[in-house]
Amino acid sequence: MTSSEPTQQDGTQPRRRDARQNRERLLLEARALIAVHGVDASLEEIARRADVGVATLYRNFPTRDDLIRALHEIALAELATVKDEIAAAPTAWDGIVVYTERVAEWLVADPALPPILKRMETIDPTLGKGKEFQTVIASLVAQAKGDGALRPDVDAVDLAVLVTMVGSLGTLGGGYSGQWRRQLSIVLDGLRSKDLDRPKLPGRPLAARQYQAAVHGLSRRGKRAAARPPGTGPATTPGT
Amino acid sequence: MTSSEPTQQDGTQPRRRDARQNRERLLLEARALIAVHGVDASLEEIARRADVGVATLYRNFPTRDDLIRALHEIALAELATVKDEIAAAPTAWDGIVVYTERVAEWLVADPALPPILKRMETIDPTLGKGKEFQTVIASLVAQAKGDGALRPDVDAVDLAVLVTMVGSLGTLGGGYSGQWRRQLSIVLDGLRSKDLDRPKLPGRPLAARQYQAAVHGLSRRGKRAAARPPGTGPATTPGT
DNA sequence: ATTATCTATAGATCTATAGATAATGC
DNA sequence: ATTATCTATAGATCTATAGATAATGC
Repeated sequence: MTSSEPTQQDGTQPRRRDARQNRERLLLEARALIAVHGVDASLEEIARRADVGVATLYRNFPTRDDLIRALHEIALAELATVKDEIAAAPTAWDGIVVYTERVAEWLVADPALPPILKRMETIDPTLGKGKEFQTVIASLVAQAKGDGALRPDVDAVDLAVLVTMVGSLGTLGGGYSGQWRRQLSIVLDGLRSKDLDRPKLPGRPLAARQYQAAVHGLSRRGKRAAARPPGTGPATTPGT
Repeated sequence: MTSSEPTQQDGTQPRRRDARQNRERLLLEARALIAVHGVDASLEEIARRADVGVATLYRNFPTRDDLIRALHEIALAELATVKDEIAAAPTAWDGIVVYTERVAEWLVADPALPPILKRMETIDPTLGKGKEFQTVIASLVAQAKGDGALRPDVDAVDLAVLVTMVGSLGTLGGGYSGQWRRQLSIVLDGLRSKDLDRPKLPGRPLAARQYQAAVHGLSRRGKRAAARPPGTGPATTPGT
């Protein structure tokens, strides 16, 4: 910090090719490690896994929160297309289905998201969590009720909570990759007006053996063989 | 480790009064800190909060996993009565309702549980996760289907997954204390045979303002004013 | 007398930065 | 010439234990 400070203009894309690659790798490994250890994951280890000195990490993300923010931004971008898909849905109910499916899928696909989103709320509460999104869903809900497709005693907020719930399945083992659709389908049936027909549940229930296997260790492995201490996150419930 | 080793016989109740109290406080603070930071929570800080030297923690729990195990045991004990309550239910469907409600309540009440349960799976996979529980639920499911109360295309495992899902709401903010019952109720409606009547949803939906408030900071405070870095855990979803 | 606690400390790991060195873009 | 990387390092915090000191139970 002597005098002039070129750095990145807005905190994105560095000018040099190798620098961009390093940044990518840092973000990638950060996501992976946060998925396991939560937002407190060691910055040093993230750098180590990205094959980069710590200082490089700090140059790209002066603060841990800057890193989180960057990850958040990337994740949100992935969600951008959903609005259009909702708009393209033939009925309001279909819009709700698309909304819940896409968002749940998004959450399940990246187990780092729950910790990241949680942290973002305290970093930047003004974010409004997609305020435009909010109004879209609200009108969708109203319309779907009018159509007699959605039960009248629920709310746009209920939908958000339910989706978050389903999305939390991503933090479980590997064998659930397909299961969340089943669970979401059941939830949707709970939301549907009771006189409407239910579609067939997608997938099939896990056999008890598969469940045991899925829940316990046999999940997908990361690309490194290093001993990764088992992580932070949701869990499974007795009675299973 | 010189020669004779009295210590605790089975790893529980120490003989001395102050020692028992210290152990209690350690377990209490461990639970609180794990709820925020996950299983990786600092042992030193747990000891500090319990107003106890680190060595005392290590005496009680030589290994981090010993601590986790102890917390798990305590939590499981709290769940013991559920089996009886299920048995006391007039119908199989009621049994299912009791099962899901009690277990979800148990999970929601203690946000440290998800990390702890997850860790337990890798510590001691032989635990079987309540194998007797499993058979109870399985027969309940069969019976409820026979009664025409439960939809035929679901499974005991589906129930377990759904309950875990609902239970994950506990890791959200403070304003959800009551909300989970609503969400569970919707899930149960999704499970009910479609020609049966739905009960009224419990509680009321959160107004958007309350939602914002609940989701963001205004949760209950711990008893210490110290800066607790915001934690590890589920999160909320855009579109809200 | 026994049981448990506390202080002190070694070694590892972490955050954060300064300063010397290397790689790209123009 | 500019931009970015790496190594080295200071100071904090963490895990784990040894050894001296204090509190209970019988």
